[in-house]
Amino acid sequence: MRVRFAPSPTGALHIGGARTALYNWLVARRAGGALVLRIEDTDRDRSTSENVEQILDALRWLELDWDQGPLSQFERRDRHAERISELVGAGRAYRDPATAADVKRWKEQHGGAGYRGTERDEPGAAIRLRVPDDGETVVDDLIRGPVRFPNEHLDDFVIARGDGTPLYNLAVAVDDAEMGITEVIRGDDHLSNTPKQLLVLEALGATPPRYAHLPLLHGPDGRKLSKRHGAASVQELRDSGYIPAAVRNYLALLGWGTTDDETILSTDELVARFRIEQVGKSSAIFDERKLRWMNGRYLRDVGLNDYVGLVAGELRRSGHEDAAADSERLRAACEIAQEKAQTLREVWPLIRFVFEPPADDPDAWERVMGPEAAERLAAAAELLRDVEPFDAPTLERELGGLVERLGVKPKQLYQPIRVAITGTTVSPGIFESLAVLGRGEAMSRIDAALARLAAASPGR
RNA sequence: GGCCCCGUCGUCUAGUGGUAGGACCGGUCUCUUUCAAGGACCAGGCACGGGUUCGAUUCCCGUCGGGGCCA
Repeated sequence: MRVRFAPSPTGALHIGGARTALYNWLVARRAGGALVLRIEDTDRDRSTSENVEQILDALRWLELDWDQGPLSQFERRDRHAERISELVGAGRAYRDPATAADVKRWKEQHGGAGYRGTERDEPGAAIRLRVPDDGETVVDDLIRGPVRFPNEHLDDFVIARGDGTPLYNLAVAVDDAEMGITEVIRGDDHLSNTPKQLLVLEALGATPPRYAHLPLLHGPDGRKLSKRHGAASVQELRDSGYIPAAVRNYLALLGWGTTDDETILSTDELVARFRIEQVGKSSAIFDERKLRWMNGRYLRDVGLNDYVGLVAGELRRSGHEDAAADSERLRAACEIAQEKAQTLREVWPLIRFVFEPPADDPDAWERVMGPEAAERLAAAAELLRDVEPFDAPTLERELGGLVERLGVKPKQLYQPIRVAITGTTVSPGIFESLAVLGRGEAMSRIDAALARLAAASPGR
């Protein structure tokens, strides 16, 4: 089995393309076959190396490797030209100078039937494939079953421009044949191109591959997925703080389901269970909320060492190199934040207080730091000065005792401490947070808060 | 305009000739030092109309709706 993944290099790898890549990969890996990566474009102008590099980046990030490629279709132009002249020589294709307007006029006169031209070897004449008048071309799709296209509706389509440039349907068919591709898995938007490729293959005398056309992906508004819908490309997914394993799991389940009701499936499990024939026929909507949930599940599951690595990578990407390099504190910070973040991007706001002074959040201060807060904070400060050791279990025990002695609700003591040391009302657990800061830093932040409170109400 | 594809909770899906299960989201409760996470429970769906059949979500046709390709 030889599977090919053939993206068009017109930009970043979008999510639909990523899913197609994943399905190709799963099929190849499951069968132990080869995965060929081919860059599909006959026009060099569109195929910039920058675009290709973006696609390769995305595939590497997703950890979808390939066995051969990337091969550029453009580089194979000589082969395409050769096969075109063979087809013309054999009478399977012919030169026809008809313009688009000519074809339109012809079709109007023939009641919507497929265009049939007449051979006229003039300079600049395009080359068209001869399509049979009768019968039908059947795409035996692995997902949809047989899809029938009556030949009478198919045009004698152009396979090469007047200047000899091969066109897409010709180039793809030639490449598939010459590379011995056996499975073609691609988006639904190619379904109506398939009979043309089949016709070329037949004229070439080649055995066609098996085809599977995946339903397209849409945005939450039901329209074609685009940048308007937030993260629409693999790059954006990475920048939003998603991790590859979660993305693979989510994408695999977007358009395909299993008989058992498992949702969290490792990549090995996906390989073991995936059947292209089971992929759904209807288009799916990309809903980032479920991806967020799933990403959170994966994030909570990874070991601390790996988690620290992931967070460090995210911090470097988002311009917090100093924090990323401070490995000891980063590790401690990650330990207390891991349970709370659904994406890597959400980690920094939670652990920022470990690396930087308390945030300035007037709302938080307003809500929590009343006059009673000052008394409780002062009591806490006194206690904290001598607690030994300054670790989470001890702090929990001692502060718990203080809560009882003061006769207040836990949060009436803990929230002021939280605002004092982090500046915000939302943070990781208070005992862990204190322990990570250490006695010295925690005390100086609390003292600073007390001073600020005293300044705000001089009467007391 | 021509050709083609698709239609199960809001979303992703499982499933069957005897009216539907899971996940996300939402709601309630619980846990709780904040926010999350966790646990429990609830709500919510077979697009519509005809057939075939004892019986259709399931099979067939049509309508409507969504989408794609070409022009």
